[in-house]
Amino acid sequence: MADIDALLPPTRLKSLTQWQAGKVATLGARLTAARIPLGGRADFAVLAALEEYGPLSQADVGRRLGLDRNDVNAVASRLDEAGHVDRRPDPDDRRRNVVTITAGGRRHLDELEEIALGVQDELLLGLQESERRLLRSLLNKVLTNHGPQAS
Amino acid sequence: MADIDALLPPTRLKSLTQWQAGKVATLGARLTAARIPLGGRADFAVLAALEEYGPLSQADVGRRLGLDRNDVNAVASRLDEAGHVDRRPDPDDRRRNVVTITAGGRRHLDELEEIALGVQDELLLGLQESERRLLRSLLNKVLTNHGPQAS
DNA sequence: GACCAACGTTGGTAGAACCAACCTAGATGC
DNA sequence: GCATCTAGGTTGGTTCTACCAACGTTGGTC
Repeated sequence: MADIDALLPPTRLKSLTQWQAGKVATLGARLTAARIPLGGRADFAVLAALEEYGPLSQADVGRRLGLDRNDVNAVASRLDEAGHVDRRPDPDDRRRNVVTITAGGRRHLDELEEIALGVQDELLLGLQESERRLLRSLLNKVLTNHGPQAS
Repeated sequence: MADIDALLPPTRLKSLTQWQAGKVATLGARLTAARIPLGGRADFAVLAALEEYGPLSQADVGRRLGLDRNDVNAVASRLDEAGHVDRRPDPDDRRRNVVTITAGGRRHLDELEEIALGVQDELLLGLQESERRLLRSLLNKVLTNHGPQAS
C-alpha cells in the first residue's frame, strides 16, 4: 500500500455536491460537539430566530428554520425548562404558544454564537476571506433556490 | 404577519457555513431518499471506492470514505447478501476481509450514480455551470484541508 | 351548526455518526 | 520462544437529526 498515497475518496464521490456538503456538515457537527455540552445547535437556531424576529409561535419558528413542528416543540420545552425562553398560550389565538427569548436566553445565545463562529473559523481554515464569502453566498443561493424547504 | 415576507431564517444562521452545509446536506438527503429504495447512499460510496481502487479491506474502505469500521461492516454485509460484493478472508493477512465488487455490483453502482447525478442536478438548480464548479471546488478545498477526517 | 385547517403535543421510525468491548491474527519487544 | 501491542472484524448500543402518524383543541368557513 503506497503510504504516500493520500487515501483519497473515490472520484465519483469527491465531486458530488451532496456528498461534499454532507461531509462538511459532519465536520461542523464534530467540531461543534467538541465544545458544546449537548444538542445546542438546535438551541442556537431557535434562540437566534426569536432574537431577530421577536416572539414567535412554535410553528413560525419551524417555518423560519426549516424544522418540523415536533422538533421545535422539543427544543422549546428544553429551552423553557432552562429559563432561556418564556412560553405561554397566545391570548389572541389560543391554539398557539408565544415563545419569547429571556435575558438568560440572550446570554446563552451570545455564548453559542461565539462557539459557532469559532467552529466556522476552524472549519474554513485554509480558505481566504474572499473564498469564505464566496462559499457562503453559493450555499445561500442553493438554499434560497429551494424556497422555504420546511417540512 | 407580512405574508410577502419570505419567512427568512435569522441572519446569524443564514450566513453560518456549518448551518448552510447542514441544510444543503439535508436537501440532498431528502431528494435522494425520494428516489432510492433504502440506505443506498452508503452503498454508493462503498461501491464507488471498490470500483475505483479495486479490492479493499473493510478498514481501507472506511479510511477512504471517512466512515467508521462498524458502519462499513454493516454496509459490506448488506452488499454481500445482495450479491453486489464478494467478501472473503485475506489469505495473506487473515485478520482482513477482502471486499471485491461483482458484476452485479457494478450495475448497481451505475444505477446509483445516475440517481446521484440527477439529485445533484436538482439540488443545484438555478446555479450556472461555472458556479457549480466553483462550489464543488470550494467544498473540496474545505475537505482536503481537514485531511483524512476518518473516524 | 358542520366542516375544515392550523397548532401543539405525544410517540414512534429510520439513518448517520459515533463509542465500547470482544476475539482473532499479525507485528514487535525481550 | 514468549509476552505485549496493534490492527482488523464483529456485535451491540447511544445520540442526534429528520421525519411520519395520530390526537385534542381552537379558529375560520360554508
